[in-house]
Amino acid sequence: MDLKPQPPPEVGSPDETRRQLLEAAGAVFAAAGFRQATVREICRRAGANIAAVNYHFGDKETLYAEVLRYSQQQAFEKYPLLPGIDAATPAPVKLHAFVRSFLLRISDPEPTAWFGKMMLREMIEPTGALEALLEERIRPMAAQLGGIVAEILGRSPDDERVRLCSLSIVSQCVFYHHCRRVVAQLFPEQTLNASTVEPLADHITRFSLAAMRHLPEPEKAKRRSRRLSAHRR
Amino acid sequence: MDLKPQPPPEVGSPDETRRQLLEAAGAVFAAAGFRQATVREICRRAGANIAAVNYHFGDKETLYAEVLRYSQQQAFEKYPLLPGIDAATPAPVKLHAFVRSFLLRISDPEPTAWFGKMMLREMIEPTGALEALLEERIRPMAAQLGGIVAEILGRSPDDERVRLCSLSIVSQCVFYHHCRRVVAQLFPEQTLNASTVEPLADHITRFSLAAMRHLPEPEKAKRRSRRLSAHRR
DNA sequence: TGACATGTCAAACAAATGTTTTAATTATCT
DNA sequence: AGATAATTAAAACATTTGTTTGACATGTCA
Repeated sequence: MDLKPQPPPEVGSPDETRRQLLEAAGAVFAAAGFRQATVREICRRAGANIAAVNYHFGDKETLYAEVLRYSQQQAFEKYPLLPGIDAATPAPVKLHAFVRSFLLRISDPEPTAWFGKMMLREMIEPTGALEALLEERIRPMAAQLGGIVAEILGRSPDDERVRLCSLSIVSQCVFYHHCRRVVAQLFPEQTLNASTVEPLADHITRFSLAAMRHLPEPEKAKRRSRRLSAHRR
Repeated sequence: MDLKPQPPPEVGSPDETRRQLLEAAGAVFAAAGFRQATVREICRRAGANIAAVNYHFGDKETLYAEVLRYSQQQAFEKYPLLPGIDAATPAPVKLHAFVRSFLLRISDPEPTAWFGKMMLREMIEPTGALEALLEERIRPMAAQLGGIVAEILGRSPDDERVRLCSLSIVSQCVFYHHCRRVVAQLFPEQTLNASTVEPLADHITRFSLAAMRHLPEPEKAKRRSRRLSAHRR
């Protein structure tokens, strides 16, 4: 008897069922979320027995964590943060590439879009699998965007306005994903899909560039109050 | 015997349990969503028997629909679309009031914020109760904002750029709500709460005003392609 | 071939949950 | 007070769902 009972046989065995479970689970978790997804449905789609999940992954939660990691790798492999961009590229072009890649990543058909959908679920119903991925993927992403914005604003990446502008940019990207249903009913033309990705990326980039280039200096609270506020109670 | 058995006694009876259920359900549905919320938990919080929901509302789904409507009324009663603003007010001030009221509406403590939380859930797991509210509340809201944006851009409210800019503005507002957890971990200072509402409203308004005032004319696809894109495959 | 680990399967278990039922209780009206 | 309707309460029902169990099959290696 060998001494590594934990990791399922590394090369020898088929491992086919395990892979099928991972794929099926990706689709089901992305579509239904952790709690509403059922082990039975996952096994059915994988053509496996109901006991397969517990045998291969221990429990539903472990399977979920592995699917999240797997789908994240897939998504960023297909759509890197800055595809085909080098350091010398002008910041506005970098920004456009960032926004475009972001939109493609979350609007792609099935396997690639799993990560975006699971992230969206995690925002509302965190399972604990989020924290690790945040530091591993989202923090570097924020740093990347922060660098671009800092270059455009001519300020330090630590500057608060750099953070605020970065968030304003990301917010426009995730919006078409998070609020897809509302946009689809109110303004069907602006729904995010394969044929609207490019114009939407263009708009978001232009809008944000114009904003950052002409953003007024932050004013003192009192003056701001007089200029923008009508009635502040 | 009178002829209206349907509506529970209009004035006579206590009606206290029903109200308690509505309040408790608001908290539970907002926190857990429709499916994960349990009738038992709602009844427990309301100090009522497990059969109370079915007796007073028929079933869980009807209770949910009533809670959604109730919370929506509460939220917009406390924070109207444009509080204390008349038609003659300059558009930038209107915009600031709109953004500020929006942020307050979704960041308010418990009873008022229920609607925002339930809306967020509806985006991901629609129960069918959303459509009605969309036409009733969200469509007029979009029209209101569209009017302000059209005024700033000097264009028709039907213009596509008016729609896109409106969405860019709303997206920044909902972002701090939808992605609260991520923002809290990455940039704790920018988390939406009572003390950050005002500076966030100021930033979003300034950012969007600068963008709209200096938005370049949309370019032909070819020229745009040359100016912003690096590698388009 | 025979022993052993690995994987699969059908069935069952245990817990959670929306709903129903039936009886008891309370309020309302004559 | 007494009759009638409205409300509450406890228990049970039916379904769903994650997990476990024990039998069976399959492959590997001596």
